[in-house]
Amino acid sequence: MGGDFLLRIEDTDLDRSETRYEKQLIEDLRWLGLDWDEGPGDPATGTPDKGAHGPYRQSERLGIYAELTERLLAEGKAYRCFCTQEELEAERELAAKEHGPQIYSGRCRALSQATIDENLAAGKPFAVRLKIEDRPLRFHDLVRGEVEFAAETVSDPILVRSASGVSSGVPVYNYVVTIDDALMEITHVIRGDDHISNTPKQVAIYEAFGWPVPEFAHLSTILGADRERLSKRHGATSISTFREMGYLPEALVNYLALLGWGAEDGKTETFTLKELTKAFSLERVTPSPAIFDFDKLNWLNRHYLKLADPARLAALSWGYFGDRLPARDAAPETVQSWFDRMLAVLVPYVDHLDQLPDKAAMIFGFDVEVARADEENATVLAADSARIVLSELATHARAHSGQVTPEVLKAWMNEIKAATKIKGADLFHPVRIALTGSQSGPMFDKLIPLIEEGAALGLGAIGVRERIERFVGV
RNA sequence: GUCCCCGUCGUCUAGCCCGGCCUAGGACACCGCCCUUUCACGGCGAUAACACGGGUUCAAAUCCCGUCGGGGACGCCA
Repeated sequence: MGGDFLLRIEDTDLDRSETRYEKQLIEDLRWLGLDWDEGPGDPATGTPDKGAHGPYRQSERLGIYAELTERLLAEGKAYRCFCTQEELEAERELAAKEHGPQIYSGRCRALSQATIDENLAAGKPFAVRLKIEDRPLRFHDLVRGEVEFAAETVSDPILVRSASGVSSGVPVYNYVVTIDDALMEITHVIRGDDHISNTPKQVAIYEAFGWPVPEFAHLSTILGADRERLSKRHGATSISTFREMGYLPEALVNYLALLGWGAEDGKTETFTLKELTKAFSLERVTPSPAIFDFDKLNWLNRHYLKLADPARLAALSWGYFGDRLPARDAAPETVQSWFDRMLAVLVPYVDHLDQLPDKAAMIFGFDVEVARADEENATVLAADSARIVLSELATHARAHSGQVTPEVLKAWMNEIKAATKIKGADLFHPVRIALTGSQSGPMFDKLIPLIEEGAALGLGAIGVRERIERFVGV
């Protein structure tokens, strides 16, 4: 797909819009690698808008909306509605009782000029509504085909909120997006399918102004594992949460593209952003809702973790260790290089980067009590063979001085095997638990040097011999 | 309640528009085997789906109708 990408800030809700939301949104888009061709500038730094369709904040476009509303009113395509909240509420209740459609009756449509003037003079607050013409409202949807709503099922939409006095209030979202989409020459309106029922109203607005109706594409909802709409309960809901968890943006983008879309060959699943912009097509988007699957996201993230540049991973990962490590730019070169090698060993064991400190506990942060408390470890340790293996191990460790290399450990284990006839998992598991506190993990010849080096660097890591001593209790 | 959208393996999907090539393809997860003196990674393999009922047709996952199920909208929120 090609085209221009304009960023517009929709901040017509006075109460809900705050600059920090705008900042967050922009930060999220940047992180995902989505860059726009046109968009708002930053008043704080004096950066001007970029593009010829500005301003890009709806709060800065109020004058445009007001002018267009006057035009609609003058042409009789919109009207003032003096109904109060209570009156509208009563209408709705009545409709519900009679099993009819819950739409506005349109009773202010036919107010006489005299009544209108009277109300205006009395300072009665009014909203502006669009007059829905009595003909079917149709639009073309790239993912669903032709969609049609009968006029009698569509309520006269509020365009501008009421306000007391002469000045009209703030226009509503459905109205201003339509205006902005038209004025900004948006050709494709792509959004969630919860907007489908807003669309006929927007089509009516395009028609009232005599503007061409754009293409629509309504994407299906993303559901949680319980088939409910994705929400806080399901874990991560905001882009920044995924970032904080240590997901790579390319993994998220790739996964999201796969939710509701399949490549033309029906097989390819991994795409870079660049490949996606070429391969993606709205026509191939599926209309049915999709359930968000963390397993598959994790698989993709592991895939991109393997491909990622080590220096980039180091920069991304360092922060997860908090005060267990010195600040990265203050850390000695020896520590940085040790960290890099540790990452190379550990990253294949995680789904996302925030799991790293937990995995790194086997290298630094070793704790005998925690290791013993683990239920599965305790089961392994309870076996007679495990006791024998550990006591033999301790004997070797006591007799040894200096650093323990993988070769030394290997020799010990071979001797234990020969002396006790204990082998395989029965031999390996107790040793691994005593050394790392875990039954699984990288090969010893990768792990041991990292442990010994970590201990030598004074990062709170305990060396191999001391681990054995503490564990067996000399 | 009214209107709208949706319904292929547990999950994401290919196929559906242009019926036969579909004894329904791929991926994730699960399970098994191999590799590993452990576990994971990796490699190999297996299980697993056209919501249901009618109709059209020589032939239907594909076209038509109905039923059921799920979701959304019904706001002077976005």
